Amino acid sequence: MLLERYLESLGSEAIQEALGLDGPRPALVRPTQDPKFGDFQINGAMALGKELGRPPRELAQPIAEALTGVDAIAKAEVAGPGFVNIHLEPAWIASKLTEALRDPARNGVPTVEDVSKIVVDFSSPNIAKQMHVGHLRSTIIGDAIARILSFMGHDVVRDNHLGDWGTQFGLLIVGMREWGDEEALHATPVPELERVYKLASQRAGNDDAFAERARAELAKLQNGDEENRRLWEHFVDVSRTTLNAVYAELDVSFDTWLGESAYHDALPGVVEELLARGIARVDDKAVCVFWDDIDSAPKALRKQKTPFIVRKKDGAFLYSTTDIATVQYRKEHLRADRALYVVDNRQGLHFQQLFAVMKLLGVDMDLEHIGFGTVLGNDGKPLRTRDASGNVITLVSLLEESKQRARQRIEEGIAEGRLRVRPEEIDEVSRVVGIGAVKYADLRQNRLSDYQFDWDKMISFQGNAGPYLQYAYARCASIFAKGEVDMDAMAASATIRLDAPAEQVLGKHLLRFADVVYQAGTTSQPHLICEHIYELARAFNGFYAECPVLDAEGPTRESRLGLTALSARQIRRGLGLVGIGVVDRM
RNA sequence: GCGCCCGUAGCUCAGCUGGAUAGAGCGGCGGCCUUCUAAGCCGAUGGUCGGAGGUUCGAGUCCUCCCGGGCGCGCCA
Repeated sequence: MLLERYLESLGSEAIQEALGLDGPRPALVRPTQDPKFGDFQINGAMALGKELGRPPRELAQPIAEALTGVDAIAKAEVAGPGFVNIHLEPAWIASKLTEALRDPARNGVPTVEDVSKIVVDFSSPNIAKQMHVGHLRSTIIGDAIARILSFMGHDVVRDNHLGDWGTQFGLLIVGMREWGDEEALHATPVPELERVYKLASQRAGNDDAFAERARAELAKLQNGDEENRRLWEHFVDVSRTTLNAVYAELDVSFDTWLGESAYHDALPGVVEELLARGIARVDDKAVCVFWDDIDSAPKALRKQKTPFIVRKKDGAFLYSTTDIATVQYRKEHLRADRALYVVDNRQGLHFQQLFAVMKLLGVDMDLEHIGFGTVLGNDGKPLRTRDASGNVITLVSLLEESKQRARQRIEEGIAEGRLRVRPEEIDEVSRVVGIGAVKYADLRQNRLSDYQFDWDKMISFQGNAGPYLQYAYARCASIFAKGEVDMDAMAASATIRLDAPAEQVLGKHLLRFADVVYQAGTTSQPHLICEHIYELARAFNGFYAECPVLDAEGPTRESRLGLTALSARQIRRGLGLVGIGVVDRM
């Protein structure tokens, strides 16, 4: 259940009733910061103090009294300047947890009342280039958001908007003729394409004739030249094979792969429409939207005077043009209500402009730029794709390194008799732990902040890191294995009670899950789920240290098994919502 | 020049959109493995929230200015 929403409605009713108001007022329910103030506090009385011209404490008193009879609330008392502190009734919490335990499909998380069709546009790498650490964020943040929204019950379309149609293909076609190595293209296609691209773009920089040839080849490709088309298709093909391997490793999938090329035919129409409707005009032979021309344009855009160019003076289209066509497609063909663009913060201006244009075009869709910070190096400057020794930090090599480090730790642990991994499971556990560590290091941070890339931190196995959470899960699973108790059967019948302090702490964390999922989903902030699961794992580890499960007896044993099962499922589900897996033994 | 973002413990970061005595991890210090996995648990230490004003019952959070850093700004994506 959505706890805060429930308490908010209780509080709001209590305020209206207790104070004899004509309508409901927000109760402003917030979790308390310190357990001595109870579990939640109602701040609404202080806000009302001014409106009603009465001392907040005086208003808080009847509110607290109105709440004291409610099942969920053990005690409601006035404190400080006018807080109403709510202590939840442990028996009530326990009954809610028991309900969640009986609900393996949803873990007590309700589905949304109004379902939206939401396109999540994420990852979107350029074809013919290797993915590097910079691509990690969009890919895993977008994946996590898509997972969360789906779980909430929304109709989600995961779209990989590949960069498969830009100027780089002119360079690649010319470059392959000049320096291409058939054998290398067959054996290691993407690195070969990258090598050739680099040569070609360098050459184009100081050889105008060469650059001109590249432009001509691009034009031929875009006009349907058969040979160039075949070459391009080959580039796309080998790139997708390589990309798929990375996505498989990351357990990321897409519903559609509608790259820029998919919208090529729509681009002239986009420009025509913008011109016909007077939104864009020609300037120096290029077609641009000038914000100064448009009274209804956002103030910030008008002030900034940066035009939105949709056709270059040479007649070529840009990604701005493609993006407009893409929104139109999503609206008309996909019937989407929303689109989320999981793209680096640095493209903020582009999206601000794009969204403003779509509004001028009258496209009724909720468009959001889900920005994220830049990946920085240890020097605090944007990370270059090469490390100090000149090697490319590809995503594949990052993931490999992490898996290897995980394996090393596991082997040490086995040798020291600490870990329980069976020899035949080492590969799988290394994979789940290694990949999970990388994902967690990224996802646990607020996506908006810049990201300082640090091998040791990213592949950390201690403290607030991926393995900590997976370890807590393995402990849960291990209890059931050792006690030879079937988790699902136990979950279907156990009744949870909260007696010991550590049980109550754990129980209160478990109760918050649905709220956290909803908050993460509505604000597109996967780190909220990471934070919650971390705190849950801590609470579980505390419980684990304090409360014997298998050695307990009767209803206590059953209840503790129930708490363990619910913890296990919530950790597994929560990690699953951000794309991280678990293992039973580690 | 114009526009966006950031500055919180030695380091890396949270801080639920204005609530009470600002929280974690790492590092350092001190404890805990004859009891379900020590990748764990417990404790102590660590802060003028960049600075100065302001708004109000109440500010890390909102406003103004200043200092310091990052990013984006006409034909790349």
